[in-house]
Formats: sequence, C-alpha cells, structure tokens
Amino acid sequence: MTKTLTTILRPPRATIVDVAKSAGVHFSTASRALNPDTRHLISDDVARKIDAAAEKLGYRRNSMASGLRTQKSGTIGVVITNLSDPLHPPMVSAIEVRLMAVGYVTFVAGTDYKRDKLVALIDRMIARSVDGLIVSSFDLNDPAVDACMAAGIPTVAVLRDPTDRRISSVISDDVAGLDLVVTHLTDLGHRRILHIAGPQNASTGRNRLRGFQKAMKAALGSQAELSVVEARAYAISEGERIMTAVLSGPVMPTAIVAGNDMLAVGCLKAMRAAGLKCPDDMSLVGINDMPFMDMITPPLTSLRTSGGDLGAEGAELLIKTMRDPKQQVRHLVLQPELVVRASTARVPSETSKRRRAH
Amino acid sequence: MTKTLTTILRPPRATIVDVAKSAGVHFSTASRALNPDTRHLISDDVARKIDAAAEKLGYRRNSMASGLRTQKSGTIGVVITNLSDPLHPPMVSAIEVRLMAVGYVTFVAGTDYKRDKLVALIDRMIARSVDGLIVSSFDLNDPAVDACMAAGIPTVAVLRDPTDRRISSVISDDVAGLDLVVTHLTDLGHRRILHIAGPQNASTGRNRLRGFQKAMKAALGSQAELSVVEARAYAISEGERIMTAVLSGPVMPTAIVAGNDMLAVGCLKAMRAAGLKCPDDMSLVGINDMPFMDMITPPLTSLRTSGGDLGAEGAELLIKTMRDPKQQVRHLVLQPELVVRASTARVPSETSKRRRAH
DNA sequence: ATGAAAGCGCTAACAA
DNA sequence: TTGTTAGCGCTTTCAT
Repeated sequence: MTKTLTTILRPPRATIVDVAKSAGVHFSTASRALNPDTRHLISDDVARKIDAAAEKLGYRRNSMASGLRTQKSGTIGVVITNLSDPLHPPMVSAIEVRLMAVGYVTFVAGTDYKRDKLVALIDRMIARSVDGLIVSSFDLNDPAVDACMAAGIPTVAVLRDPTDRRISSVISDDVAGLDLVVTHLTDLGHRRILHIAGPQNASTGRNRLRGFQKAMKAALGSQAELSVVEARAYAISEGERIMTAVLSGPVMPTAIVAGNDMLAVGCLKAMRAAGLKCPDDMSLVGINDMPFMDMITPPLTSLRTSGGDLGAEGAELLIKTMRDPKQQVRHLVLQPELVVRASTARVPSETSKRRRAH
Repeated sequence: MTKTLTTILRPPRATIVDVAKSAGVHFSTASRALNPDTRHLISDDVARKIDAAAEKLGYRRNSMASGLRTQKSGTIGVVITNLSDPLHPPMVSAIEVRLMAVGYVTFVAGTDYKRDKLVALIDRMIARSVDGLIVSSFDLNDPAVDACMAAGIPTVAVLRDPTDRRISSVISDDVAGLDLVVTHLTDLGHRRILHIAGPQNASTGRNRLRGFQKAMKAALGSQAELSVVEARAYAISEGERIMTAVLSGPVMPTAIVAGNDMLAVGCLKAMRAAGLKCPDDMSLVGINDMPFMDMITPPLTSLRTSGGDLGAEGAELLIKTMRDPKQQVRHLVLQPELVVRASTARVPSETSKRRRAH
C-alpha cells in the first residue's frame, strides 16, 4: 500500500517492456519495431503485432530515456530579442512549423535586448541539450557565439549576422533595401534626409546605416546632406525621444528613414505631438513592414522583410547543419521589397509651404 | 582511432562522475552537493570543493538523465491559437518569464485554430513529458482536456474557459466588459448596435455575446434592437467579410461591437472600402486593445485585457497546481478596462447626417 | 530476424 | 556526513 491514490487510478505510462510483454517478444525487438530507422530489421508480422500492442497500451516513447541514450533531445532552442516586436511572431511560427514537421519541438525565449539574458538563455538551452539553436539576437562578433561553438551545437543566426565565420546566417539585404528607400525618397525630391539608425552593435543597425550612406552618395553625390542619429534600441519610445529632439533642433529634414518600424511609429507619435503632418510636412519610411503598418495613420511606407521567410530559411539551414555538421557555413541574404504607402510624398516646396501656412 | 575529429577537439561534457573524481569524492556526494535540495546533507568544505571542481570542468547537469530518474522534465508546454494575434506575445512572454524564474523552460506551439493540430500538439507535449501545460486554445467542453487529464498533467486554461470542472482557468470578465462597452455606446445615444460575435465554440465568443445581450437589455430594455452575426474566426478577413455584407444590407447599425480587435480592424477596412467614415458614420469598438490599436485610424476604442496579466496569472496558477496537485480548481476572472479613443462618437442625428451630405 | 546484456547520467533508498 | 547500489526507459553492440 505504498502507492498513492492517483497512481492507482491512473496506471503509469506504458514502457517498451510492457509493449514487448504484451506482444510476446523481447523488449529490444519492440524497440526496433517501434523505431522507424530499425524497423526494417523486424519481420512484418512481428512488427505489426508490436504496433498493435503499442496502440492498445497507448505507448509513447519516453523522450528523456531515448535522449539519454542517443544524446539527442529532439529539441531546438529559439532565442529572440522580444516577442512583442511584431516582426518576430511570424518568424517564430515559421521556425516552429518547419522544425515540428521533422520531429523537433522548440523552446522559445526572449532576451529583452539584454546581453546577460542572452548568455544565460543560451547556457540554459545548452544545459537542456538542445540539438540546435536559432538565434536572432546576436550582436556583431557576439561572444555568446563561442558558447554555442564550445558546446558543439549547430547554430544559425537569423535577422542578425554576427559575422562569425563559424556560423550560418539568414538576413535581409539591408544595403539593397536602403537603396530602394533612398531612391524612392530622392525621386520624390527629398535632399535633406535623416536616418534614425538602429543600435550599431546589431548587424541590422550597421548594415542599414551603411546602405543609407552608400545610397545617398550614389543618388546625390556630393550634394548629399548626410545626417544620422543612432537609436539606443529598436523601440517606439526611442523613436519618439529622438524625433522630439530633432523637431526642436535648428535644421529640419524633409524625410526620415527610421531604422525599423518601431522607431518609425515613435517618430510618428512625436510628429503628431508637435502638430506636424506626415507626409505633408515630412515623409517617413520604416523597415520591416510589420503587421498593422497599413492600418496606422498615415499608412507607413516600409521596406518589407518577410519574417516568415526569414524563419523558414533559418530553420532549413539549421536542419541541414544538424544533418551534416561539416555542412559549409552559408549566408543567405533575402531581398526586401519596398511597400509604398502614404507616409511618403513629394518634398514640400517653399511656395506650397507658404501657401499652407494660411 | 575510432573517435571523430570533432570529438577529439571538443571533450565530451563533464558528468557528475568527472566532477566527483576531480574533487576526490564519491559521485553521489557530488550529486548531493550540486543539488540545492540535498546540499545541506554535505559538509560545507566538501561542498565547496565540489563546486570548484564543477566550475573548473564546466559541469552542467544533464537534464535528460536527471529527468529520467526523477520523472520531471522541467519543461512546460504552452499551446496557443496563433502567435500572430498581437494579444498573444505579451501573454507568452509573461508566462515564459515567470516559469523561467522557477527553473522551467517552455515549449511554445500554435494550433492555427485547428482542432486536430491542438490534439496533435498536446499529444506531442505529453510524449515529451512536460510537467505542465498552459493552453489558450481550448474550445468549450474541449475533449482535448481529457488527454491532459488522462496523462495526469497539471493544466491551466488561459483566455479560454473550457468549463471543465477539472481544470483551472484565467479569463477576462467578458460579461462585465461588454457592459462597459454597451453602456459607453448607449450613453452616446446609440440604439441600433450590431455585435459581430466571435466563434461560439470558444468561451470568449459565447461570454461576450451573452454579455452583449445582457447589457443591451439592461440599458435599453424592450427598446433594444439586438442584432448579432457570428464570425467563423477571430481574423481580420472575417471582420472584413462580415462588415462588407452588413454594409450592403438593408438596415444600418449606428455602432459595431466587434468580438475582438482583429475583427474590428477588418470592419474598419470594409468601412473604408465602402467610403464610410468611422466614427462619423458609424462607431466601432474592439476587444483586447492589442498593441498598435492606438496608432490606427481612427484610434480604436477597445476593451483592454492585459495579455501580460493573463499570462502571469496563468503561470502562477500552474505553478501552484504543480506544487500541489490536489490544489483546488480555481477560476480567475480579470477585470477589463474600457479604453475610449476616437472610433466611437455620438450617434449621428438625422439632421447632421443631411447636413454632411452636402 | 531476434535475444542478451551493457550502459547513457543521474537520484535516492539504504548502509555505514 | 558520506559511500554503495539499484534502476529510471531506452538504444545498440554482440551473440545466436
């Protein structure tokens, strides 16, 4: 009478031994039959008998026991900065769906842009023996990559390229994208364009800034008036803070290229607060084309990067790397697309400005 | 020479035996020292020696081995409908953060509102020996609950109440919330109010409809003109489809209460397409107050339910249930708050309507 | 094609 | 306080 009430009511999970007994075979035979990779070693009718027994007993392989033996957990860690940035959910979903299809489950966790949280999370994932890691929060030359490598865990960077030659990455082509953006704006007559750059320790921040500078030079040559301010984070509040400062400054840009949509939304708030009309007084472009950016006022012109594609390609790359660890390091660069909406307009001429002042 | 190159370069993870050897103690002593619950059994200096050895070797407990032994995996399954509904990320984050703090990691997966995906996911989570489950996609009287109970897994429902007496839940008080909404609208003079109800197999859909009807009767008595149409899903496309149909119908409501914000956004799109102005021609209220609802045009009046609170309370409840399985089943009901923005206005009088027609 | 046996790394009951 | 031992459920090598 040592068993608890619940144990009596709910029989413990069936093991292969139970299945084997019920089918009248040795448990290792049952193990082989129940395992796709070894099933061919077993005669058809015996295998079927074992299947029947397993079915009858509601057998499910104990993943911890098999993992302990095989040194594979069947789990993948997904580390992102912040689930609440709308770019991430489609990415995470795509990763999850793709990996689920090949039998993995995913641990998802967010770092909140905190370096030490990233390190702690990766450590935890390693302790959990994840079979692979997808990380979208590496900084440039991030030391956290070392931890992954030291643990020998196949890792791919998504949305960030830590520029570590040991790991594959999938990113959006920010340089090409910024060219699209800048060309769009200069075509509309803008010359004084301000870039609110993302954090420069993130590859996105750097690449976009680089792309901006390159495109400005290409479009305007020496005429280009390059002005840039660096945001401390990809956050609405940062966009708001910076834009507020800019608006109280001496020289006003005619267009803003925000480092991402969150920053753009912040800009919009600041403009609104200052009584400035977008795009009449100032044009604004975001990056990522997050959900709902078509619903805000004005609908935001943005560089579209499909989170789903990023995630799917990242998962694919990880699967390849896990299957063959000698797999060559690859860097996928997806092409973004400029979605022109109503936040960008022809630069206001001095005359029209005067007219509107009435 | 059987070892592969990588194995030679990267020594296998240190085990408790390695630590024990290095510290000159028996491995079970090391196990005790390394385990918070049993550490007090070990003398301080020996424990410190073991810590040092563990540190030196970079020891990390093998969670599969210890899980196999203790029958606890240290993992929690989180099943939601759809990560891309902006209500969910804050909820998931809150869950993750709270559970992480007590040592769990979370598997997150989405069902896409598909019944069979829910069943498959739960099955998979059970196979993975999750120690607990948080599910926000149960239908009313969902048979999937049986699977959780049969497996003896502590489970809590969040955002949905399957009304199964065996499981705890955390939901928002929809009846009280709808009363807030309806009162707001009737105070503005609205009488012909249409409710676009969520799917009636979801508790949210039902409770909101019930709350709507009750509040309408309470506010308008027999005057109440109750009209309701049921959406097939909480999706923008559904809101758009339904609203389009309504707008081509014979009798026009003066206000819409959408089953959630996604439906509301759909409504807005349809109104816009039909050249109708919100709120001048028609008022609109959403539910959930998702992120960015303050940025759309017009800023949406919505019933705020904090995804973060829901998640945090759900995690709390799960932790309690896991600690003490005999814990009484509890149903938490959080109070929503009406956030009045610009999508609701005084009902247009016939005269003002005529005037605007010029 | 199947059976036998060892062992993955850990925890916990029992002994000393 | 520490050591001994068994065994969680599974895969896999070796033997038959």
